[in-house]
Amino acid sequence: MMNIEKKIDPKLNAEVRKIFTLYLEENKQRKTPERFSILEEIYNQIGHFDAEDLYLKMKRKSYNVSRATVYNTLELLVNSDLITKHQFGENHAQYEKAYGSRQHDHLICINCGKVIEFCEPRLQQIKESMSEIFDMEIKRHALTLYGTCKLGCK
Amino acid sequence: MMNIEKKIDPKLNAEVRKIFTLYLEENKQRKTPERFSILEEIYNQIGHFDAEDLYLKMKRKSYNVSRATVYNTLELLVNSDLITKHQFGENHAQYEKAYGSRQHDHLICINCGKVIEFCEPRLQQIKESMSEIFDMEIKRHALTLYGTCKLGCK
DNA sequence: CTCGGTGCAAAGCTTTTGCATCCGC
DNA sequence: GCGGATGCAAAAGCTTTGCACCGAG
Repeated sequence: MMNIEKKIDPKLNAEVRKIFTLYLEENKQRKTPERFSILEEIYNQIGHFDAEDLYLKMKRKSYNVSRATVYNTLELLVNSDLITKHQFGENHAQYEKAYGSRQHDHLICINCGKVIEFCEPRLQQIKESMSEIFDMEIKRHALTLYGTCKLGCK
Repeated sequence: MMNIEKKIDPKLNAEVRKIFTLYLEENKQRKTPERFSILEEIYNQIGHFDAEDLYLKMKRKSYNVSRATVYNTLELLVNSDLITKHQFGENHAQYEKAYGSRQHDHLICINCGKVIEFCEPRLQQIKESMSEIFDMEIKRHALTLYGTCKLGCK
């Protein structure tokens, strides 16, 4: 079985660590070791994950963090724009790294669950139009397309 | 307090009833009175709602349906394209009528929770591009913009 | 008459909370 | 040392399931 873990990238790790540190300081939050282990764990894996995935992975590596801390830290990371949170129509949230990857959206296969990421510059224009029409400042968006692989996908 | 219930529209009711009937027949499902009362209840109200809203509303009107039936019927209605299901970043699903309203997307205020609906023809082009690029048949999409009312909203 | 649908309550799952302890500042 | 953060387990909230009964076909 293929190893889907990315090699640890020390430069990226240092960068996100710095961003998180600044965020915590600006928001008068403590820089606990648990928070940084969670951040590191996230940035050394690829793809989407959920809170339970992450909790179990930390447990397996004997990090001894609790679910409460995982959820708390995920929220901090969302607020510091280091990860994004998705609700792809399931009852539980999925997350993914946000730093160092381009803004993108998702195309999901209804049959096999495959998630494809794509970039779509035209969305920017749509956001600008809506901002103007409704006099709102658009902070972010989520576009998900649902479809089926034409040649089957199982 | 303003009455937000729409007047019952017999023509619309008859149309959706017919669509649902056809769907049930095609899928060899029984045409139970509970399923039709739920459909009617949904089409005689406006705006977004969740399963619990609907369950309580039915109870209040002494329809004597169970949560299980509400959830079961909501799924059938989603599959028959009579309602759409949304996960606006919360942990519980919201639904809305789909028949007789134009395809639209949502703009949500992060502060006050206000939901604005908008139509955006340019999305169609995006869907066509992605369909071509990834060789997938796009069945549906969900676009949600998150922002803040520029003049405040409380 | 059959067997799928229903009501009810209990179970399941993700997420949140309460509380005693711990540790960053 | 103070007060926020943590771990643990219990609770909460939405949704699904098990089971006996009912009723659509």
